[in-house]
Amino acid sequence: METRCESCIVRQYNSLRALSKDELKEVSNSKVLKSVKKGESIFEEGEKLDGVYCVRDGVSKLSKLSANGKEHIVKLASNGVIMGQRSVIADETTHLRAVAINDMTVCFIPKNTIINTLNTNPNFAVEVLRHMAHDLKEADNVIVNMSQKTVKQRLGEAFLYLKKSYGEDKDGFLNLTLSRDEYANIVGTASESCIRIISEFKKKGLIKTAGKKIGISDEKGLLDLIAGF
Amino acid sequence: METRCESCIVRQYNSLRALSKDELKEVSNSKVLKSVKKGESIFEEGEKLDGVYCVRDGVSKLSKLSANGKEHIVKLASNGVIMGQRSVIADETTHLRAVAINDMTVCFIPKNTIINTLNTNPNFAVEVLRHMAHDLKEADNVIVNMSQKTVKQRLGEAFLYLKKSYGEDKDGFLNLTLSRDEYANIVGTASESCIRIISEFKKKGLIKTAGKKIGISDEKGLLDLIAGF
DNA sequence: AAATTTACATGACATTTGTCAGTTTTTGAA
DNA sequence: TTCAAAAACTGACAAATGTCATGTAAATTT
Repeated sequence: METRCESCIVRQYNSLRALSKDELKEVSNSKVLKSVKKGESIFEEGEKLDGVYCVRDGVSKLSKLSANGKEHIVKLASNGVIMGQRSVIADETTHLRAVAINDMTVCFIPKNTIINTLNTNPNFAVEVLRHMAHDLKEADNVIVNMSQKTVKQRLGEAFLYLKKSYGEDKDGFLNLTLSRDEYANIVGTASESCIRIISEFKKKGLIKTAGKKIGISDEKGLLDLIAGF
Repeated sequence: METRCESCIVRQYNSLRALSKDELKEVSNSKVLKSVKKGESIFEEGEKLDGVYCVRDGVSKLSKLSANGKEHIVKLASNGVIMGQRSVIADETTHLRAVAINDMTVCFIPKNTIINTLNTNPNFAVEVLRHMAHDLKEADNVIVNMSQKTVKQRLGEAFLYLKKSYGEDKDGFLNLTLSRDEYANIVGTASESCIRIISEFKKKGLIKTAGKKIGISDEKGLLDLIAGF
């Protein structure tokens, strides 16, 4: 498998694209390719990271455990997303846990490489800033959604988000298959409530299911529901 | 009034402290001091900013309007907080609206000054990154709180947060006085629910009120409530 | 000071969501 | 293939929260 960063297509999606040829070579030399099986954790909440993880393939959920033991999935990371960047930059322990949703390959890039480049290449720093600024905006949007939309609306949005981000297969089912529990942990509800709403959506012809798989049948209808009709 | 950034104490709290003497002088020369009356807006949601606002005095609420017309207060900005940074860096319109909660003085720093410094001084860029990394972590925590804590718990947290951030007067009332409606918009609930919970807290001896003013009477009790007892 | 507006407060009720208890289905290992 | 475990599902009920209606207090204007 080709593992030189210089020829890695994934890099185009993240802040590493601001690196010079030489810097990229350094990253490439210091990185370690790892494969992670579905369900395995890449790092735990509260862990001190020695570097960041660049997702090459597969999808990871970044989640946080609350006091009462419930998991909340804050975001999904796939192709090109760099995980652990926040912790490494702030020099803090992670506040999220990363677990593979399906089989993954990730590149571990040591902390020093990142920090050195940040301190010497303003372009890279600004590029990272832009990404983080975007994430921050997204986070604020999620906060408002959590506070002002119903569980139904949030779940509808989740389906559309998955379709947009990961696409659907030839039969119209979402490429990324999540468990009902994972859906519940994304929209912030109990799995029973989540399951009930899925049944209701199915009855209304908004979605279709086949085992764990979910497909969007009536995108317009879902959009109306999200808008509050 | 002293308006040189070089001698502004507020600067110590934000990323401007990473600037060199010369850079600071440039910021100082390009900035404009503005005073904002309680209730006035500093910028609106969706506006394109020509610069950032550094809060010198007073408190501003940063909020977002949802589709159904409800306001959600995402964060409060006081002493030393730089508002609009995210939008300027990402070169996007603002996603939040900033309104003065009490009389304020803010310094407007033009976009160019910020961008130039970002591109030439990696220390500054990294410092901004650290701040943004911190904000992002906070935002993630809020998301999990919104999804897993009750309105009562969130309101209790809000009171403690205000005490910690802005202190209390000699009679034990919070220095920063918010309306019931503003509290509701922070914790993400209806103002009626908010008022009801305030009454309940008062009955239980957790807090005391005097008109709009609110004071914490039993911090331990509030903490227990937040923890779920 | 009177009038008007705004914020605060409370009751009654509907809706949403969570919890518990149990059944069925699916999945994965032996 | 069979069995055990996990995930999906359903019903019944309780708790949390939102909404509407209405009244009262406080602040602001005239």
